Amino acid sequence: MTQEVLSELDLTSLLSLSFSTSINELHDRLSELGFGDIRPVHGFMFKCITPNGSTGVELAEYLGITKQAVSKMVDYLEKCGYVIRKDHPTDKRGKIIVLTERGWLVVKAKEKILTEIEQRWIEKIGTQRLQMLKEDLTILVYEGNEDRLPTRLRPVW
Amino acid sequence: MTQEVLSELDLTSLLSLSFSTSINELHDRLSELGFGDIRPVHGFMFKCITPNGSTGVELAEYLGITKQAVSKMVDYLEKCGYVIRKDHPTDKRGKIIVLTERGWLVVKAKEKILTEIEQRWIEKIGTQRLQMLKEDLTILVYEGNEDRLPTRLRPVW
DNA sequence: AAAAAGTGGTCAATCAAGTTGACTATATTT
DNA sequence: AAATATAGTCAACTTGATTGACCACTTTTT
Repeated sequence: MTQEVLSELDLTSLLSLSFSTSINELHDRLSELGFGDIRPVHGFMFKCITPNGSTGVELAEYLGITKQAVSKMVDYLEKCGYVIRKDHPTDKRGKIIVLTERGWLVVKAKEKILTEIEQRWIEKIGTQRLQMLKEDLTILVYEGNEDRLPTRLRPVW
Repeated sequence: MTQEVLSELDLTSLLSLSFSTSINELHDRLSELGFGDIRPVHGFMFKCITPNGSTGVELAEYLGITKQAVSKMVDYLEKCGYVIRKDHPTDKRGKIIVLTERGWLVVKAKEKILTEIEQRWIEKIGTQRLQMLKEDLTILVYEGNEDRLPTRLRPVW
């Protein structure tokens, strides 16, 4: 696929390809660091867990999946050593899911890699253009979801 | 989720959200037109099928999935009336998958809706900024995949 | 020309990640 | 105190992918 082909793409396809380009690079590099058992959805989960932990229901709402699915994902992440369930301080029914030390390692690694990717993009298109890109995407996401917040505004792919 | 929250997001999350914003709107509107049985992946499939049809192996390569998975998807789309399998003109092992009349209807509808979405975005950020956005994304996709084309450059989400 | 290796497509079994429904324990409302 | 709602888990099922086996046909090798 050449640049000519790419430039004929509609914006939606371009967004899809640029997202997968960047998420693929992120997870390739996490794999090299020994975090090969982390999948993209876990990144969004960690976003909701940090910095103070999160309940299962909150995660389900944030990710747009059922609490049962969250429960399975937490089983997996707990088995892999990234999170643990703690008793909720005030609600005896609830648990709060918090990062372990290893969990924090992967979050820090993720941030570092994303910053590096963004830095490389700045080298390609310049600080100003990257700033504009981010502003414009923010506007598009905001305007495109205006009337149906918050249920439809989730990281889904 | 407010615009403030959005503006704190890293570029990767922003790309994810803007892609899902636009793909969600596309499929909501296709549903309203009676094409509720079409899912996002089918759009990328149609891209490869048009205009001259495509073999299963080509589709599998393009989409980055196995030929068995393609075969099942084609079963589904054939059942729904969007495509048909024809004998390959020169290779008696092969089939070519082509769009039916209904298949063309959905492709045309998709293009119309994507153009309208893009038009609305022009109203928000202007022709110039949209043009820059597309150019920049094209550069990012191209540069980000330079050394591993074509296997990693696929519409995946 | 015959034999060997490769390719396009499908069938079957399995896996992964989600779903719905049922249930327990605890909280909240009436 | 009783009724209702909520947080989390277990089990069964669905969906969309996978791997492996296979047939029919094509291409390459000998």
